[in-house]
Amino acid sequence: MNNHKAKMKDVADLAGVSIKTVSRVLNNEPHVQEKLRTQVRDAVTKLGYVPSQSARSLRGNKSYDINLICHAAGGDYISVIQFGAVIACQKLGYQLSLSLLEGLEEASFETIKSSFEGILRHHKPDGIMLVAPYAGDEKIGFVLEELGIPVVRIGPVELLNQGILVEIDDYKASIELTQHLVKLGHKKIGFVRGVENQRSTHVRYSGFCVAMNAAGLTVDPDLVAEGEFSFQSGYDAGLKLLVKDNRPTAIFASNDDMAAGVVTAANMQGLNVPNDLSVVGFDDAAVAVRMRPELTTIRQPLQELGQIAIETLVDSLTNNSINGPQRIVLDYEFVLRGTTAQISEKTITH
Amino acid sequence: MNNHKAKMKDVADLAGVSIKTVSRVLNNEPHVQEKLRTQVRDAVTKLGYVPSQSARSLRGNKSYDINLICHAAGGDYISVIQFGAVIACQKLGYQLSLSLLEGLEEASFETIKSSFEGILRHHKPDGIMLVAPYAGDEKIGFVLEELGIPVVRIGPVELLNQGILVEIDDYKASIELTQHLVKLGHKKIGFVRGVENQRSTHVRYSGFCVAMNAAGLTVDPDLVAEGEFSFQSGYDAGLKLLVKDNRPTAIFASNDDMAAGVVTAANMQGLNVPNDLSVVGFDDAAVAVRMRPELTTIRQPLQELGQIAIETLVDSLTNNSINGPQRIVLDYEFVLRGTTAQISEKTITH
DNA sequence: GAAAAAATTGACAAGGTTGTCAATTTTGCA
DNA sequence: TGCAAAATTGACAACCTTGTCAATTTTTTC
Repeated sequence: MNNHKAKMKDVADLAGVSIKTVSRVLNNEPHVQEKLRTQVRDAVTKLGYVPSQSARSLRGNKSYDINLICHAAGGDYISVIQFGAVIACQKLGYQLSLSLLEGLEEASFETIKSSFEGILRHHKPDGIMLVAPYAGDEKIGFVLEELGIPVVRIGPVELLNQGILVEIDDYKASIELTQHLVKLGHKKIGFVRGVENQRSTHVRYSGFCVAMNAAGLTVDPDLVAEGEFSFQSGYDAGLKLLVKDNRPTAIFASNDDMAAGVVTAANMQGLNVPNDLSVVGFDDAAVAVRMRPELTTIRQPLQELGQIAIETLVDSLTNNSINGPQRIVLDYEFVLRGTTAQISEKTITH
Repeated sequence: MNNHKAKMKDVADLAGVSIKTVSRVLNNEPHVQEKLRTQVRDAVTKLGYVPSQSARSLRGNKSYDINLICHAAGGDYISVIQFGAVIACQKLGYQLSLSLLEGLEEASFETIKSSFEGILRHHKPDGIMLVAPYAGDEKIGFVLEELGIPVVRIGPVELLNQGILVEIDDYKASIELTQHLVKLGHKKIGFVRGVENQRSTHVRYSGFCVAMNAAGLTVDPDLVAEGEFSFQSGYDAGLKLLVKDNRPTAIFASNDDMAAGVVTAANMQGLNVPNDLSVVGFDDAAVAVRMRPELTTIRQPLQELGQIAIETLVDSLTNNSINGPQRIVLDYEFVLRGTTAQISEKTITH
């Protein structure tokens, strides 16, 4: 085995063609005889040739790199998306890199812009992937458009003029979750909202309201609590809702962390879940199966979201076909576990 | 503002020197007059010049990229380390990229080697960062040594002949945790072990045993359960330990997920934590503050571990000073929360 | 004060790929 | 059959940086 790394010239010599022809074959360009194509491919295999990314980058002004923007409060949700993204990148010959950007939620356009310029200073990715809480930020969208970097965003966010959006139908899922509780006989259903400036908060809540009304039930404002997607905020909200005289018999928490908080709060109040209180969450996060009973929730196909996001982005990069906005909606899954049950007579008459 | 991106030639022209001199200034090489240095730096600033990574990579055969090897079962633990690593990379002008490698725990040398070659096919990082469960794998260490890639590993693993290791003193921390339980009056202390082929399992257990013996207590084999670092395994282990006639009054779980499982199991058995049972974990993972009461545990400075790991690795890359092995030990923190309490008379006499 | 050593500076090539353009061959069509 | 158009192929430049080496100037040493 040669110990020097094969380059295009070596492949060309072995195949008896010019390096340009090798380049053509490697990039699936037209205008090469089938016979030569085979010769080149054989030579590539024989030499174990791998193109130099540096040289490609330098020549083509591409980095073959997708950058995922992280946020301190990422947690569980992002790591699974990231997982799917890595898989897709690996498959497509791209690289997934990470950047950290904090505190841009309330930042000015200029601040955001210079933050991104700082990030992109050394390594310029071919595309950027945005997840909560940045996916929905309009200003960030504008900045990236101005910087001319293709973007894919994940989550229930506004469809901007540019870029790709991958999500599930949060609205429909919330309706399904609510209908589940209604079908179990619950009439007094509480709701725990999420962070105010995130669109999922509103989409999930409105799905809930619509489903309630459709079932002939009213949403009692007293049974709606604010939260911020954290365990602690769910715990607090649960406590607040459950000490009331007319406490709800079921609670819809806008995500799993808060649902876990609600269940814990219920337990502290001496209530049994699901006998005294049914609880549903949203996401199917790690915590959903780290509690007893396990949580009834909506499974977001996070890994798949990450994977499809990258695939779509890379595709748009390669064929540079899509310029306008594009929206992709994946299926969610209703996961029935132990935190929801038929309402008991005792609870009703209480 | 010029709309074409400034390159070295532009800086050289503006500063009135050759491009080589610009290169020297940028790379802090000697043999340049201070006056010219200043001129060059001014020109760089004025033009907003940023070196092309592609060109540097091509010429210097460096990628300015550190690759973090991920595993499906990463979870919470890794994401915080990753967080610290990104911060450090950003600071040092490096990029943190992600790769996915699964099922290499029991793989052969050849399988491991070809997996890594696949990963490194397109993008060759200047260094690799390894965390559990791969950090401790000797075969992986050998493969990377053979491939000639510098490595930094995180966790309580063997010090190999090569590379950098960053960790906390698991042994000492386990002793401290055990002493805490002993001081609270506990004598019958159970232990939940982790995955067999991970060194932390053994280090933590031996710390526990040593501390028990030092306190004049014996480790009852009946009170030692196997686990695998997951919530479910902790739950199962808890159930197994707590149904016994002579159940322990305290349990040391080798990580937080399992500790949470133990607490949940205790609750299912009608036991109150910490009144009837004290529980300690290890890591200070997200779950530690997502339960009630919150978990007494050892805080690993995960973010700092990731940060220092990168800094040390990059330093060794730059000064290519260190060839032999290097070990760095960071301080942990004992975190007293609500799952541990003085043993109650009732419990003792039980 | 002169030779030797060190410092300073720049011209040029190399690193591996792809775009441009021109040369040659094949195909299509009248 | 003959000419235009299309397909095929390769030579060469360009992408931007850094290493090598040589030319020139300054400093050191005896």
